Amino acid sequence: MNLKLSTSEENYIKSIYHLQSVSDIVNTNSLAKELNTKAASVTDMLKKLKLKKLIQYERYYGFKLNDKGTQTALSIIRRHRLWEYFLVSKLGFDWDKVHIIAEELEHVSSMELIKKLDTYLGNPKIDPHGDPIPDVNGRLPVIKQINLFKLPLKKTGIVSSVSNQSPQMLEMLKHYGIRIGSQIKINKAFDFDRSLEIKLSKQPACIISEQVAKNIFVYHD
Amino acid sequence: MNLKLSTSEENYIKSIYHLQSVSDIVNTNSLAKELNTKAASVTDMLKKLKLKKLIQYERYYGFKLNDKGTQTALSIIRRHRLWEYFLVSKLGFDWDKVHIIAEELEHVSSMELIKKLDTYLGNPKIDPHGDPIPDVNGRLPVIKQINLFKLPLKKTGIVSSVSNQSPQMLEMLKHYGIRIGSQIKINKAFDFDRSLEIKLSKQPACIISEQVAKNIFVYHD
DNA sequence: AAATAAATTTAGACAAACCTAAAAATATTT
DNA sequence: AAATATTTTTAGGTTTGTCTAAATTTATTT
Repeated sequence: MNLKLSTSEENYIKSIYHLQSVSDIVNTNSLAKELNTKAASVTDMLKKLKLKKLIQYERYYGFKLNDKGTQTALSIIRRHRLWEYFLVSKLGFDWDKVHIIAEELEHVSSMELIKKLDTYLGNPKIDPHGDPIPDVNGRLPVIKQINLFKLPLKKTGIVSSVSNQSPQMLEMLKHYGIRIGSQIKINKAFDFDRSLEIKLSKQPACIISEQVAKNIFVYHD
Repeated sequence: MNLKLSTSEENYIKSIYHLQSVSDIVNTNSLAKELNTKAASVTDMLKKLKLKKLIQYERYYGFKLNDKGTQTALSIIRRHRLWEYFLVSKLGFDWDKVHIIAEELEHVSSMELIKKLDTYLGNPKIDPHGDPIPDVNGRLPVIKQINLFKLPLKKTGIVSSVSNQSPQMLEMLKHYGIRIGSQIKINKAFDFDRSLEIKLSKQPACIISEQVAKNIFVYHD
């Protein structure tokens, strides 16, 4: 049996993993929707993935990734997120433009490539969307991520993710110079409208609204 | 009709281009051999490539790339060589290990990606094997630069570039007194370990290993 | 518990890219 | 110019991943 997975098989594994971590309902239809395909195609693939011992699957009953499948998913996610990090930090892409390209790059299969890429990037723990990057052994770093409001005054945090990724929001963040990885500090919190005066390194202080602030997450020690 | 080419179609185009530039004999069998496939499969693909207006093809008569096909080939080669350059200069791969990985990366289709990669690498003109990198418009820079191994015995060359720029490599080159612009000559090539006895002006002859030699490129007339 | 609805699977087809074996066209010998 | 060899193409089949339409199973109503 073929050890190397096809692009399609990898995409199924990744989607099952994603659905499992987002919602409890993982069934043929939801997977079909996630992958923009039809339920019948999903069933076909489920049979194959079972044969390759990547999922538990009993017809009409349901399915889920087993240990091997989960490890496979994490390895694909690792590749995806490292490439996203590369595209943003080295090539200067905006973080909302990199997903589609990383979807292609993630299927390039060389182990050595990913190892060297990881080293080159400085073993990053978080991708440009603020999502954790699994390590070589498939372990997800535990990141103590908190809402910007919970960051104590005058304590430095590092922007880790933004929950609203609408173009409007991204435009606003760009304007303020806020991006994943930015060092951020709260100078003052105004009770009146819950706005915050913040300070980013190498930038003058500025004020952001509650609206904006509540979508920003940071991690700190 | 589908504008985007499949990986397989791209590989055929690339191979036809390669055979055309290396030998005059480009026929079904030689292409089959080049691609590790069978003549019947080649015929199938030739029909498709003709349909997509990438080649001239008349059954039993022969085939060759037309303008569109040639431009396509050059764009694939551009991607391939830029990735090779990246793998060597940024990730620290040895130049003889990058081909297989670049074969995969070259099929990632984003224009923006290649544009930014090119800028990031400083618009290199030559890949780590000493082959020219086509520009955005598919033009090949004319460069009389060759690997030190390809310099005929007793002929003088001028060091033009070094593909491995690690501190270790640079230390070694410094030790030998090799720098960009140095006049260099090969006195003798040892088959046993592929090491070279070289002579630099105003210095005694010395022996360098294959490891070192394969990273050195020279101009000569 | 029967009827209806929803989800899932099977059956059978299709396109892409490959294959083998046989046929057709072209080249080379004799 | 016949006979033989080589090259190329066709015919028909396989695998992967997809599809539609129909059948089956499970879930929900009435």
